[in-house]
Amino acid sequence: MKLLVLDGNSIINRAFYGIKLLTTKDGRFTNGIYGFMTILLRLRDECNPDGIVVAFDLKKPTFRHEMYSEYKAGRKGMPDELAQQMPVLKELLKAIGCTVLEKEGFEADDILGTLSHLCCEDSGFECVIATGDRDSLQLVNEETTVFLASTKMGRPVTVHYTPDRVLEDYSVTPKQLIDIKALMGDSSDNIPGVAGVGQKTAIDLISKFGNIDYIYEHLDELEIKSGVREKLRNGKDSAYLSRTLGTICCEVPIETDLQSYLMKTPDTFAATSLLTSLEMFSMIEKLNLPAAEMRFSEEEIQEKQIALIEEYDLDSLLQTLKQSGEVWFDCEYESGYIVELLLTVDGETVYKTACASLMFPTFIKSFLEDADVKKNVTDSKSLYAYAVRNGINVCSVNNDLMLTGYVLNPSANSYSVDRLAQEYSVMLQKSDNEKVSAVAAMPKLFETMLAKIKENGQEELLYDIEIPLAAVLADMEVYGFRVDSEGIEIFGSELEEQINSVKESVFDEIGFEFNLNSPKQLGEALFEKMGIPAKKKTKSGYSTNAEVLQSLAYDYPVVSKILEYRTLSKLKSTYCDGLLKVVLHDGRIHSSFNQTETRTGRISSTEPNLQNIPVRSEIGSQMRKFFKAREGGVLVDADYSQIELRVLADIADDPVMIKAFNDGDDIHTITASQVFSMPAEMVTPLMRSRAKAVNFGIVYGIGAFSLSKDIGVTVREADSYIKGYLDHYSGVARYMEQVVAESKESGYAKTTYGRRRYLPELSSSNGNLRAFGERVARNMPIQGTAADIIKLAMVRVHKRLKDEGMKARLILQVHDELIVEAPENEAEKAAKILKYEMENVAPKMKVGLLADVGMGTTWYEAKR
DNA sequence: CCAATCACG
DNA sequence: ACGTACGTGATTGGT
Repeated sequence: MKLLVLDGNSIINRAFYGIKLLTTKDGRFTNGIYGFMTILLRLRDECNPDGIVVAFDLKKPTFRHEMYSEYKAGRKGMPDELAQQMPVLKELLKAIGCTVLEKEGFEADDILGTLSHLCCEDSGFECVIATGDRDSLQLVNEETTVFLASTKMGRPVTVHYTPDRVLEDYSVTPKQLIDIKALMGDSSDNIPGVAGVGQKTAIDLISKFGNIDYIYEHLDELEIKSGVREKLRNGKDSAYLSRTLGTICCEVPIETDLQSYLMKTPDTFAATSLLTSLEMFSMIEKLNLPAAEMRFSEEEIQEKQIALIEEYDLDSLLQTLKQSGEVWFDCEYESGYIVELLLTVDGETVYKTACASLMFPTFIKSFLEDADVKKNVTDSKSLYAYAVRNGINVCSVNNDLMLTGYVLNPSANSYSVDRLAQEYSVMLQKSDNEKVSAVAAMPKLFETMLAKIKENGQEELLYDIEIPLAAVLADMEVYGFRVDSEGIEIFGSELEEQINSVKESVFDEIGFEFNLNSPKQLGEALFEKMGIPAKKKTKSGYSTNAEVLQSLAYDYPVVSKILEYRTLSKLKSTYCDGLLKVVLHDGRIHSSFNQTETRTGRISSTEPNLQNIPVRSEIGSQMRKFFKAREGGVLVDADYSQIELRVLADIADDPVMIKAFNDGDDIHTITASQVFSMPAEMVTPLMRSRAKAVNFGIVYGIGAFSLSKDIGVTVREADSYIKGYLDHYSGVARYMEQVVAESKESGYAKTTYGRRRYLPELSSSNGNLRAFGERVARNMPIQGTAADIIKLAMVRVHKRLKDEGMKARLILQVHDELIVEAPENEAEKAAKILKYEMENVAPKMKVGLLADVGMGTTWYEAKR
């Protein structure tokens, strides 16, 4: 029999500090529990125990202990975020059949010791101790292994300590570790040891003489340096006290019948409910707990049975759909076909077809095109993309589950049916096929989630913005963006030549070769071998980022070359090589636009990311010359001017800023004139650029330090800029305070269109984290409202182009910029439509929106 | 698989 | 005393 015994406090501490703060939607912290369970699962798989015991500290506040715990608290008190997780973890552990042990007046250590002791006495048991505390190594013996978690080079490692391994690492037996500590002490445990004796001396003495009793009995006879002998003599009492303090107590009064520590039958109901409320859905699977329906009572489960129909008459099914008027379904796509289709009209009967679009192309088409059947799907963008590719005109898409989930909470990491079902407590019926259960649950799930949407006042956001946008994005993905592959290839080889020559001259000057792409090797070369003074460090060495290198470039010309190398190789690898890899046979790049990725409401672009094509540098912007309109076509590019600041002026209701925009003033110049208290005519370019940085800073939530770094002035000066700014833009000043207060109150930040982002950070007791939450609370309404606005504009533009029967198509969005590809003869009209729809999409705003439109055959030309 | 870096708004 | 601006994605090296 094997017992796995964990030091609960030690492990949850490691977990807590090792994982970024995770919370549930309503703001309960869960990262300690999550990390603990991950470690527990790994340990369980590794040693396959018959019983798991988790020990926790529970010290009686005696006088001695009070001093002790204060000392520890001063060192690193348990923050509230962790403390509140402890009782939940204990409950969870009990629910899955582990034994939780805690005893007043004893530390977890002592319980580990006692259990290990009991295992030694009972020949039928062995013991594995898991902890992050080296102290426990004294418990290692033939029956007891200690799994010691530690961090090596920033990565978590677990070392398995057997007596041999202890001997190897410390040259002594486990028991002798106690005496070593008695001599050297341990500041973190408040163990004094012998003054002046460190680890080296202590190990030396104990490995030679065995223990402190022997040393003190023969102190004068032993071969010890006289200095050390004196120190030992003076520290005798302290040594013995330290040994007592450092010895783990193995006689904690706990149940001695080891059989009672074997795995109990898990309370699956309690465990799944707990994990569900913690939103740890993956953990339910990892723990092999029966599926989610266990959370519901027997009657509830028995109530309905899903009828699975795999063979049916297509015409009568079509009739059924028509009669019902509404259907919920999910498709699986593979290389352009629907390979599986599952649908239901009532949540009770599921129709399932394999190879759906291959076997029944006409059925699929007429089903999707039937306007009388309202369609509720999991992911409408995929459906639209499939339909567009196959010449199907999908009608009556009523709802989209992923988007509904995203609108309810944009911070979730999955919007799959089962996650949503768990999150919104909708029962999944048992069935052989998980997808069948998922589809059967869709009607009820939609009902639950849509009630929330309504409650939150998010109908407009969902129905007028996100759902229609999915169709637009699908079109954009399918349509793609034409690129000049040959041009990119030539540009790439030119870059390659330059890269090689820059690289050579760098190596020439440094005097040896290394991998110039490796920040680690570069840091060593610059700051160690060449002796350049390092400015900043990262976790794993010297920082070599552009900011640091730029500051060194003047004194060390070779550094400029390295910067040049970085610029060129980034262009080559990410943009030339990267883009060429994703050009399809049609000579176009088909990026994916993710609609449920960002926490602010923006869309993101992947494979490739077309939202970060270079533009700021001269050399980088060349890249945009390879993004072209098709033959006989033009690119029409429209970008919002200062949309985020306009949104800020509007939601902050700041009269000065509103007036500046509505008068058509240059906002950065006006800001400069405000901050520097002078007429706009006297603002110099330097002042304007500083004011611009302040404007950006305000949108991001600002700090004087970062602003000073950004524009290269003292922190004092930066601070006075901010003060001046807020003095003159009083509406903005008010908004910045108010929005934080409101978000704290409600638990979320929101946009004008009702998009929410929950911010549990705001109630954190960690100052840094809370400050982050506050910056997000200030920024999200601005960035998010701007995102909502351009999304709505996209829907309008798309509709206009379609309604007017034009061939022009939206092909790309870059946060405040829209690109349309149009036949030459439609270009002017497309430009007008873009400008009109973008500028008139938010008539309620107190600040007008302005869109600048450009045209050209390449992206480079169109955006100028 | 993560950290560092750098591209964009 | 400490850390220090919002939101993304791709590439590379290194463990």
